[in-house]
Amino acid sequence: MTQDAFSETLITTASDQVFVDMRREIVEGSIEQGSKISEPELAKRYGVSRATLREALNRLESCYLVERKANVGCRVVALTAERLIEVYQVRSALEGLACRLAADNMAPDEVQSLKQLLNQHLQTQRVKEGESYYQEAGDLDFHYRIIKGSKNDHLIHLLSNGLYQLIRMYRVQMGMVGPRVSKAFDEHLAIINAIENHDGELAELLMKRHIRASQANIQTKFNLHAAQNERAEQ
Amino acid sequence: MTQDAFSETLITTASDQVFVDMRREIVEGSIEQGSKISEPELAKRYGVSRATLREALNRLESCYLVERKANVGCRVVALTAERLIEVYQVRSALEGLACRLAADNMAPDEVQSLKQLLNQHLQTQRVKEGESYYQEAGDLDFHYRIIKGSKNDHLIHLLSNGLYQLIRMYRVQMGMVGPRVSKAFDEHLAIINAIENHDGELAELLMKRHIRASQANIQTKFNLHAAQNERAEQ
DNA sequence: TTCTTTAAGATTGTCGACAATTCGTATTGA
DNA sequence: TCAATACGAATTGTCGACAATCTTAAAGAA
Repeated sequence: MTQDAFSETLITTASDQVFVDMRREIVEGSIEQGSKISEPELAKRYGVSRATLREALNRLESCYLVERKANVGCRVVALTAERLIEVYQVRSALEGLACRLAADNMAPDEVQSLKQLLNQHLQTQRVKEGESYYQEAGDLDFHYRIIKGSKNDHLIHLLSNGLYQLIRMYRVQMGMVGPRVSKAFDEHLAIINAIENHDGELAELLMKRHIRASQANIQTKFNLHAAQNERAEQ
Repeated sequence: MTQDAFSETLITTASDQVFVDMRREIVEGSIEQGSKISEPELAKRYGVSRATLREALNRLESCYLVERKANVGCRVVALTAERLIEVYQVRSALEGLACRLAADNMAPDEVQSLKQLLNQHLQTQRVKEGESYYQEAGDLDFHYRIIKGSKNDHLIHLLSNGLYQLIRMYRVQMGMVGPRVSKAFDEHLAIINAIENHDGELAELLMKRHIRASQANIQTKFNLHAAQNERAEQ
């Protein structure tokens, strides 16, 4: 029994393993967005029976990475502009809430530890300029810690097991290593300060604004991406 | 192929049917909250194989009505005071968002139809005082229409396939037929007016307040319920 | 007695095969 | 040439049986 990094999923059964593996492949694009999933084919590829694979597919559906139709089958979600907007509207509302709750419920040592993490990120970034570490894993870590700081288990589950994989999928496949790094750092700092001051209202507002900026950033990349694809199709 | 009333679930397969049936039994309390679910027993009861039942269990887990542990099994969620608070915090944020979006995106005829529905409810309620129709199905219908009015498919799915069954479970099992009917009606009216005026900010605020009042109401019943159970155990 | 160990029973996880449905193709008719 | 239909291949849904794991309870040691 081992543990998965991104959602703290305990891996005990074979279907757990297939679930985590497929999730990574979908998020990273090894399994192409919008593509049809053949149960017999994938079962053979992962070396498990169809029952086990179907169990994994069910859980991928729960976190919005695949869509099923009865008697027709499964396909990977398509990354559309509309869906991006929808998901970010929901994310903004939920993480805003998480931030407000965290201002009340986060333990002092959790806050200190998060501030420390931010400093660490800043230095790492200054030393190895251009590395994408902060932007990808670091940003996720920051958000994840605040989400956990809300102490609302339902909310935590909704975000980390539900929305975040889809958000990661957009970020990874759009190649998010943009120039928003230092700006995002300042925003993160302001948010953690508001939380430290137990100013939930401000923390919520700042987080919503931060997420809106992030959305705009991804949307730009998305349009660029879409334009490239159009050109490629001609 | 038929259709389910509460979440517009298309019922095509056997597991669909089991899912909808079990969901109703759990929400209504026929299958007791917190109880362990035996796969062989329930499979026999519904006249399906374990594979079919497990498919249904997976989907019940997706809407938070059962919880699974690997190699241990499934139990129905326990209705605790803590969970009630958590769920309502999330509900407030999400339906607040839905309301704000609905102020922009709801079609004029949808708004008119909803106003008409409200009037109809008012009259039904006045004529048959004491009937619980409005409180249960009517209230749900009102909220559901606004959620759909947001035109955000992800949000719609999150609420109607995810949270609402759990909320219904609390309401039904706490016996929500209280005296909040006429007050809720006024609040509903204010909300739909704000939506009609495209005042998303106000609509969001009013909805959040409305949900907070509803939460307080349920919480009161819950404590009453808990006190009764304590007395019964002595 | 209390704690640990062990074995039996029951439950869940996984598998391969069969049944039901859908999809692509070819054939037929206008 | 096009539309509709019917057939066959492939895919999904469902089943019953076996393997792996957990739980319970009894037996033994401290």
